[in-house]
Amino acid sequence: MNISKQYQWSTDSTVFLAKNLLGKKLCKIETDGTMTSGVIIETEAYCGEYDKACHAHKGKTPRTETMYGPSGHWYVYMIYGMYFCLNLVTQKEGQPEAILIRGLQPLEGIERMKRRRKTQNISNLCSGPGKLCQAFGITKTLNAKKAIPKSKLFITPYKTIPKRNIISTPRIGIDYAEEYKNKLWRYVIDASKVT
DNA sequence: TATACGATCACCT
DNA sequence: GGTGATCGTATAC
Repeated sequence: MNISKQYQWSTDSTVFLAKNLLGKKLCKIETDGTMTSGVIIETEAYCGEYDKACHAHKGKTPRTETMYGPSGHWYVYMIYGMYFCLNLVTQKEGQPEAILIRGLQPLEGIERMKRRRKTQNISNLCSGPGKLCQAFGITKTLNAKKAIPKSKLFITPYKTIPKRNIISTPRIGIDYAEEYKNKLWRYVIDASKVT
């Protein structure tokens, strides 16, 4: 199922889509054909060149090229030399906006996640953007790939989250973003409301 | 070529 | 609460 078609990313705002992504399921088809999956419980919206927290704020560079491409593609980048972050591009070509997926509730493939993360603690498997990429085995090879099953990493509907269960907060780790650091563009749902 | 720093995490006090 | 790991990227020289 192609979620980018289903939800018409290009006609909705990135902030709307960041909230809309909560409760959906991130799925990865592993090389042995089994599935790793989890429910999206935390997202952040990055809203183009004018948004001082967005990587595209400094214009188009080799790193941000994917964000300038069409919606429905993964933007994966390396952070702090050792972790990856997973984003979904949300707007039409030339309009660099994306959603950072910051947290999941693990569903399928939990034993493999434990091996990859080197921990037995389920609440520590996908509770952060770098952690969920490690748990899912997501690296830069997925950058610029389409979010469809053929690419092995995609999104499916799972649960509709009522607005009252969504909390908005400032985004994490962007103190440099001046007036944009206080924008309430981080969205979280209580994991207990997902199941 | 050199340097500073980051949409993080694990581990420490 | 604080700090080190570790390297791609942007920017300065």
